[in-house]
Amino acid sequence: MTQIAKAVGVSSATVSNALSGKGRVSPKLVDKIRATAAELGYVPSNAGRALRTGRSNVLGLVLPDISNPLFPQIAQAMETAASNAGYGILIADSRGDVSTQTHAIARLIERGVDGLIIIPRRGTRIGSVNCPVAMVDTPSTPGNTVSADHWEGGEKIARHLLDLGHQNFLFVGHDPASNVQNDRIGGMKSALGNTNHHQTIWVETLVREQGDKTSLGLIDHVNSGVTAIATTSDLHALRVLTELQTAGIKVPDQVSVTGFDDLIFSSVVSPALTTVHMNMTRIAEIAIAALTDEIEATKAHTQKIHDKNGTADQQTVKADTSKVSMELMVRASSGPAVSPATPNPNGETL
Amino acid sequence: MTQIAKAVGVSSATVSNALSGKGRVSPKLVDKIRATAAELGYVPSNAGRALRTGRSNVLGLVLPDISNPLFPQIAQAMETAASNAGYGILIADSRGDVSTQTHAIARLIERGVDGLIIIPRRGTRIGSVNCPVAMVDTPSTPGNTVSADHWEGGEKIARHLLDLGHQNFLFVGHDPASNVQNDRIGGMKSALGNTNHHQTIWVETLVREQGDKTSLGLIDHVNSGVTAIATTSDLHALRVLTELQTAGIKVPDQVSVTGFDDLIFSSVVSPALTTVHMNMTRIAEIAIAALTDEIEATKAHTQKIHDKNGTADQQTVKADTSKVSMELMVRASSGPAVSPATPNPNGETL
DNA sequence: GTAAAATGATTAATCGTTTAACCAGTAAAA
DNA sequence: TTTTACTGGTTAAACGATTAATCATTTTAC
Repeated sequence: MTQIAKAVGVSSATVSNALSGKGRVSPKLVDKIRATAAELGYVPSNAGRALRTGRSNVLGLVLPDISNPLFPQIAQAMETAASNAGYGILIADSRGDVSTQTHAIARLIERGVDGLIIIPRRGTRIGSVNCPVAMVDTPSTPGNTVSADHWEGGEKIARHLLDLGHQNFLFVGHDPASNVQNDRIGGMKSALGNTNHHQTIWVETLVREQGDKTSLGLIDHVNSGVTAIATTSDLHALRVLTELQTAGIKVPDQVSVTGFDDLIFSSVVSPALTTVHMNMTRIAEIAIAALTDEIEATKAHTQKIHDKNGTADQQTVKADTSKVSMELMVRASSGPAVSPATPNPNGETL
Repeated sequence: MTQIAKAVGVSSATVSNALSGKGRVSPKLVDKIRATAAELGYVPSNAGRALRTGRSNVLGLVLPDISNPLFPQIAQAMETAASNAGYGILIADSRGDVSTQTHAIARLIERGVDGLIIIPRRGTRIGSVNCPVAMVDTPSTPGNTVSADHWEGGEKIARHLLDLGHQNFLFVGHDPASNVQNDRIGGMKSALGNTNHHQTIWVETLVREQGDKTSLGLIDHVNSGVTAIATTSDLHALRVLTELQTAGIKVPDQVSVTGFDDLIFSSVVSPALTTVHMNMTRIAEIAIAALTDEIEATKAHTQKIHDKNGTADQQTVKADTSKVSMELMVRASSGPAVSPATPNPNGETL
């Protein structure tokens, strides 16, 4: 910037004003400065700016479980939204461990992030941090900034199966401690009403008790009359689908299978999975907007107070819209229910 | 830091020296400074440090296709390795588009990253950038810093199938323009020798010609004697597996199916996929080490020269080890070959 | 006993940007 | 003509850390 100033013959303050458009600089001079800046290949120093303004224009993205297959979608959406708002995304992985997560957050803070986006898992408590935090979990979680309306997603998929004539359901979830999973299953149950039969199994519980390679015991359930298996994740839907297919049970002819999240593989398997799609792009935009708004506000506030200890009680950022509708993706894995009276046409008895 | 200096009654330079351990400070004073630093909750300002030292301690991770299902593994491994080396990871997504990628790289540079890790896709050319670049692609790519030994992975999986008695192979790749895919298939072919029959189909070509939902036409291949279908990705293996199962072809009884990458779902489908696992942790460690070494070297070099234009010819960073062995994961989707003489027991003729 | 060397700390400059405060002109208003 | 207001710019002080240069002391060496 000093170089530009020297080249044009003005002070560096004028260059700054010209480039930022803040002060009063004559139009001709602005053009001249812009031109020489481009000519000299000027790249603003983020460090200098960050030092002066106290803001790094970087947000931290904290994922308790980075191996989550939904992560690519999340990261992509967040990166795009942040980039559009002039922010970069610094990632932190806490591998599901709480202490590692605390550590990861601390590292991000030390790096000077202006805000945090946290995708919590289970009952993660966010320790008090002195920067704005957007939390993306599920609408029923206290402090949730924005997320997909998992409950509504559950309702949609259950109604779809009801419309197909199903009356006997099996829900497959991963982990009863997850807010998201509970909302999804809650939504499904609420759509079912009292007249339909349903049970729930949790994969993690089975795996913990019977090992990684455990069968989900789906054949018994099918033989006992279940015609629709609704899972809380495409990953489980895939497990269910292949387990059924291996057992010779036809999907969707004998049993319908549904997933959640519309993961990358959902549309390429046979039969393609009926699932619920999450508008991650919109969720990311809302989260980032809420965060940047708060950052701006904090800045203005700090200018007057100039004492950060006074604002330590802030929890998570609020957004205008806190839930984003999910979209039902009807594909080949769901079909009309076979009459419960009809015995299993395959005669498979295990 | 000034506060600490004032509190202890020394100059801020002494505080800096005490905390960094660089200058000469008496042990007692070091202890005292450390104590007051902790007491005051001192967090070093990255901006200040970055401004003075010219290094941000942040690396950029560029992924041309962030929706790649391998991304979680990559991101996690890179983040951990970088974190251990004292660096943060700023992500950039270029959504497969070349111009977007150039833009993304420029953004990272502007943010002041000290180095770049680039996972290229297809024949991506890295434009000259004035910071160290580590490229993770495949050993046969010029400029590759480190990657999995995809060729060897192909050999391993082909030998595994050969050991099971297979003689008629179908290779399923995504895209003939990918270096990684070509190496994988190249390795498989080289292990086969001349006595075994093989063909290759490319999914992207089929999708482009016949639409997204196209069948891979596997049944024809199976009927014509193929007993082993080896894919270059678990995603394709999954597609193959479910397409076969839907058609009533038993895996692995009639046909063996193998994948690549050991993606998250590979072990939970039925039958679990035989695949090749990539030691991403090690790859990340090597890449980050090569990058940080170069950063250190550049720093030392710059101190003397102090003219960055002179070092513009550097391409990508070199590592001691440029390929990391892949591990064969034998699971349930591969089994002994049925005799090619035996007609298809299912009698399925399409 | 004096020169040389090591010790432990300080000074002050520097990185690049922003911004409040100030100033010299010129134009409009009284 | 004097006062007021605006215009287009400059000055200089931050922001927080690092580090070369310097300076008293004290220790060691010959």
